Amino acid sequence: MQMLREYFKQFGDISPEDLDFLVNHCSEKTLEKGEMLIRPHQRVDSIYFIASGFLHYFSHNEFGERITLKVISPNNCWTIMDSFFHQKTTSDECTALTNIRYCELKRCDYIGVKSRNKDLANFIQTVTEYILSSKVVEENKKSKMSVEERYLDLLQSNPDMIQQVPVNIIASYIGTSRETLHRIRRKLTAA
Amino acid sequence: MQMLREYFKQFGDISPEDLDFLVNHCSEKTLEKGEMLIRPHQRVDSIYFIASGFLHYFSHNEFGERITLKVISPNNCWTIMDSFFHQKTTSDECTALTNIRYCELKRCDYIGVKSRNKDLANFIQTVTEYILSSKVVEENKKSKMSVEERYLDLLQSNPDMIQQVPVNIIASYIGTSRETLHRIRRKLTAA
DNA sequence: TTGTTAGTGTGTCATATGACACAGTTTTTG
DNA sequence: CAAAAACTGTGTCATATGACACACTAACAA
Repeated sequence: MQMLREYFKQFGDISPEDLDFLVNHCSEKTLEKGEMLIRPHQRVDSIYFIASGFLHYFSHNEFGERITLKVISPNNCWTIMDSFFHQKTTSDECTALTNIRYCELKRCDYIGVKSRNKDLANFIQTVTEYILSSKVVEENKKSKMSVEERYLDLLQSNPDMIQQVPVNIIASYIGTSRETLHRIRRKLTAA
Repeated sequence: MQMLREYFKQFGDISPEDLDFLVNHCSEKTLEKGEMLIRPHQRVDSIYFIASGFLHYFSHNEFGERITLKVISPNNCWTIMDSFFHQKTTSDECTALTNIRYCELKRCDYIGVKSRNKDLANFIQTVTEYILSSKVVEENKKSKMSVEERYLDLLQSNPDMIQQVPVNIIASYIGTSRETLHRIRRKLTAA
C-alpha cells in the first residue's frame, strides 16, 4: 500500500487526508500465475494498480488468434478504459503471467473520490491527464523504433519483464514473431 | 463554431451557459496549406479543434528521417499533450496538409474553464476520459489489423483523407512504405 | 515418479517488403 | 510562362520476416 501512496504522490501535491481517503478506498488482492483478472464478455468495474508481477492483456483477431495488446508491469495503474468509463462489456481478456499483488479501486469508489472535494477532483483530473499524455509519448516512441530497438529498450528499461515473461509474448508485445525475436537475440549474443 | 458546440455536446449534458463560456474562450483561425502549426522546439500552449482540413503531425528518428505520428482529421481535438500539460518544449512538428479551419483554446483559458464551476470541471474530466479511452481503443484496433486492413478501414471511414493527403504520408500513417501501399491499391483495383 | 503440457532453440523455405531507380504528371513559384 | 519542386506509378532486386517443422528442456499434475 505504501507503493500506491508513492505512486500517487508523483503526480503532484495532495493533502495527507485526501491521500488517505483515496488509498483507503483501494483494497489489496492477489492473483496466482495463470488466473484470469478479466474474462471475455465481462464488464470491467475497477481500476487496478499492479504492485508486483506481470499481466497479459490480449484480444483475438478475426480468426481467433491471440493478439497481445499489452504486458502490464508493476507500479502502473491499468484498466480497460472503454469498458470502465462507459460501462460496456469487453471482449478482451487479462491473465496473470506470474503471481500478482495488486490494489483494486471500484468504480463507485472512483466516483466517490472524485466528488469528495475540489482538490481531489483536480488531483484525479491531473492523474488522468498524466496517463493520457504518457500513453501518447509511449506510442510515439514506439513508432520511431525498429523491432530490434524496441527489444533493446525493453531490455534496458524493464529487464524483469524479459526474464519473467515467455518469449512468444515478449515477441508479440514488441510487434514480431517468436522466431524473429530469437534471431535478434542470437545476433546480440554473438556481438 | 457551431461544429465545436456539436462536438462538445456528444460528451454528455452541459448547460447552455457553460457551453457558451467554454466556446467563447475558443478563437477561430485558419492556416494555408504548407504552413506550420507547431514548429520544432516550441512549447505548445493550446488545444486545437480542427473544423476542416488535415494536419500532419510528425517527428524525426535518430537519422533525421520524417516519422509520421498522426494525420489529424476534421472534427477532432488535438494537441501535443506532453508539451501542453507539462509545459515542456517539443521536438515534434505539425504542418497543414491542406487549408485548415480550426479553433484554438489557450492553456490559460483551459485552466479558467476548468475552475469556473464544478459542472464544467466534471465535464472537462469526462472529455479527458473519453479521449483517453478512444486513444486506447484506436491503438488496440490498429494492432489487430494488417496494413491492408488498415488501408481498407481508412478508405471506408475516412475517404476524404485518402483523397486529400499524399500517398507517402498515408503510407507512413498506416505503417508501411509508399511502394507497398501502391501494391495494395493495384491489387484492389485488379479485383 | 511418470506422462503431459508449455516453453525454447534452431533450421529450411517461400514471400512480402523496403530500397533504389526512373519516367511521367501535377503543382508551385519566381 | 518557364523552371523547379512535389507527387505518382512502376519495375528490379536483395533481404528480413513469418510459417512450418522438430528436437530438447522445464514445469506441472495425476
